[in-house]
Amino acid sequence: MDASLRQLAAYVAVARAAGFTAAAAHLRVSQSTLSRAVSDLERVLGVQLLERDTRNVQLTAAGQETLRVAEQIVDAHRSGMKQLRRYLLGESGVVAMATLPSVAAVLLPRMISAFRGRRPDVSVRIMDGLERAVLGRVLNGDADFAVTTVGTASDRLEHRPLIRDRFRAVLPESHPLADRDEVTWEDLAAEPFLAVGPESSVRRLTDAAFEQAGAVATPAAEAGNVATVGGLVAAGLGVSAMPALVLPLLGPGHVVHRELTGPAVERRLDIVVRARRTLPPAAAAFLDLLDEARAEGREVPAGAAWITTDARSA
Amino acid sequence: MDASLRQLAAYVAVARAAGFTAAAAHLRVSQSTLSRAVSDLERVLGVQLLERDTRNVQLTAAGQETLRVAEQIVDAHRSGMKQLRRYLLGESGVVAMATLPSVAAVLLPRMISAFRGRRPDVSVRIMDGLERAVLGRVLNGDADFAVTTVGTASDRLEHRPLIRDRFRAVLPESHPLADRDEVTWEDLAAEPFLAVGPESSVRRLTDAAFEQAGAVATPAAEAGNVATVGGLVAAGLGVSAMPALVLPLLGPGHVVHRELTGPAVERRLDIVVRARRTLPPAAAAFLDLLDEARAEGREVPAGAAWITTDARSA
DNA sequence: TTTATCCATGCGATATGCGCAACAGTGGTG
DNA sequence: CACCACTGTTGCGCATATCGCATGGATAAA
Repeated sequence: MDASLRQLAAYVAVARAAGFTAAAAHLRVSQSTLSRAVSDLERVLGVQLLERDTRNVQLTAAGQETLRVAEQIVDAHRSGMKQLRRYLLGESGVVAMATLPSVAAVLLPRMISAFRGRRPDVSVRIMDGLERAVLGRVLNGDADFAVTTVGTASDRLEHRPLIRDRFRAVLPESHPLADRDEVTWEDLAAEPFLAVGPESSVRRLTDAAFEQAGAVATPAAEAGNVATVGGLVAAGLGVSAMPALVLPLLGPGHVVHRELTGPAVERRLDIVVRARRTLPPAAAAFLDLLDEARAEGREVPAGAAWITTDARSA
Repeated sequence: MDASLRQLAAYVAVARAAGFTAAAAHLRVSQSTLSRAVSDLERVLGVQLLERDTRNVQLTAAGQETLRVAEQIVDAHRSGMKQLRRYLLGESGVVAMATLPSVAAVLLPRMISAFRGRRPDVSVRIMDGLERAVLGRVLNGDADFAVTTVGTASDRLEHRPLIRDRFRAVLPESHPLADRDEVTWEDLAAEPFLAVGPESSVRRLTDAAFEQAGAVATPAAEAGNVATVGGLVAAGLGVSAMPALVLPLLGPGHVVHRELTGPAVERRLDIVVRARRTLPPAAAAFLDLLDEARAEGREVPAGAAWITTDARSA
C-alpha cells in the first residue's frame, strides 16, 4: 500500500512545524487528525518517523528521508495544480492563431500587445497564409482559431463575424482619379488594373465587383504579394483596389487611396473555430479581448469597421 | 479544492488507454469507478477533459495539459514511494561509521566490499579516529554506529561485543626474543619499550598489562602513529606490543610478532550505537552483515577472534 | 434489425476522514 | 509535593468518499 497524499502532507506539516499542535493550527485541522494521519503513515511505511517526546517531536533517520521524499511529492502536487489552474484560467499556455497577412500585420499587433500586457505568460503564435491554408490550419488543429475571410462555409467550422473591411481604390499619387474623393469600379476598369494573384481571396472579390459593375478589367499585371502590387501602382503602371486593412502593407511611397463605390464592396473577416470544440482557455481569453475591442469600438483603419452585436442583429 | 491523487491517476490511465474499459482492466478496478473518478476530476477542475464518443475518447486541449501535469504528479508520487521503499529496506542511503584506524584498515575493507556487492546503491562513509573521537561521532549523530574499544561506558550508548583482539609482542626480526614462540610482558619490560601516544586506547592497555605483570616499562620512545612505532621497532630501537588487528599496519619490513602472555591481554572491539535510537535501515543491514560474518566465523588475523553468541554466553 | 461494446448512473455496502472529548505523559510553578 | 499548562494519543460517532454491481442509453458492426 502506498502512502496517501494526505498522509504525506500531514507529515510534512508536522515535521516542519516540529509539533502536531502547531502544524494543526497551520493547516486549519484538528490536532487529532494530524496525529492519526502521521500514525497511519508510520504504519503504512512500517517505520517510526517521529520521536515523540511530550515536549517536542524529533525526526528519526527514516523520518529525515521520508520528509525529503514527502516534500518532493507534495510540492509536485501543489505546483502541478497551480500550473494547471493557471492554464485553465488562460494565464499560461499558447494561443495559436492562423490569419491572413493583412490581419496579422495590421489588426493583430495591437491586439497581441494588449493581450500580452494582461497575460504575459501566454505565448502567441501567428501562422499567416492565404484563406485556404488558414482554414486548413484550423481544421487540422494547428491553430486554435483563425481570423480570415471565408469563401465557402464548412459544417466543421463555426464563424463569428468580426470586422468589415471596405475596398478602396489604390492610385498613383499623381493619377487624375486621385483628384476625386470617390472613385467607381467602372472608373478603375478604364485604367490598367494591377491585380493580386488568383489564389488570393482579394482577387475573388475584385473580379466579382467588376462583374457586378458591368465592367471588364483585364489585369495589366498580377503579383502574389500585395506589396508588389503597391510598388507597381506607385511606379505608375496602373491602379488597383484593396481592402482598407491591406493598405498599410503597400508601404509609404507615392500611393494614395480613395473611397470606392458602384458597388461598395467589402470583405468580411470572421473569427473561425472548429465546430463543437471548446477552445483552449488562453485562446478563449484572446477572443474575449477581441470582443472587448469590438465593444469599445477600438480604432481601426478608415474603411474598416468592427461588426458589433448591434450591427449583426441589424 | 485540489484534485486528488486518485483522480489524477485514474485520468492518466484513461487518457493513456484511450478508454475507460481498457484502463479499468489495467488498473484492476471497475469501469464505473474510473468513470466517476474522471467525472469528478472534470467537476473539480471545472473543465471537460475528454470528448466521449461512444467509440473512443479523445483529449480536449485542456485534457492534454491536464494529462501532462497529472503524469508529473503521479510519477512524482510513484517514484518517490519507490525511492522511499528502497531506503527503508536498506537498499539505498548512506552508512556512516566511525572506527579506529586499525579496524578501518584491516577488518572493514572486506566487510564493505561484501556489503557493496549486495547493496551497490548504499554508500559507505568511514570516519576513523581514536576512541574518544569515534565515540563522539556516534554521540553527536555524525556516525550511525562505531566499531571501537570502549573505555568507559555511557548510558547514552549501547554496546555489542564484536571481536576479541589479542596483544602480541612486536620485535625486530633479529631480536633474541624472536627465537621464542611465546613472550611475556616481563620479557618485554626488560627491553627498551616503544609505546604509542598516551591518547591511544592501546596505550591504556599496555600500561595496565605491565602493571599487572608487576613490571615497569618506561617507554624508550613514543609515537602517535602505530606505523611509526613499527618503523622504530624495525630499526632495532626496541620492542613493542600491539593488538593483532594493528599488526598489518606496521608495514612489511623486518618486524616479527609473537604470542604474548603473562598475562594474555586483549582488547574488545564493540559495535556501539546510540541508546534508544533506531538505526537507519542501511546501517542496520550493515550490522546484519557483521553478525553474519561472525556467525560464519569469517577469517580474521591470527590473534583476533569473533565474539559469537556462544562465546558471549560462555 | 440485432448484437456487441462503450460510457454514465442509481444504489447499497464499506472504508476513510474528521472533530470532539477524554486520557496520559511531562516540564514548570507555587 | 501537588497542581497547572501543554503536549500527543485514542475511543467514539458522524459525514462523506469510494467502490463494485447492475442497469440504462447510445452507437458501430454484423
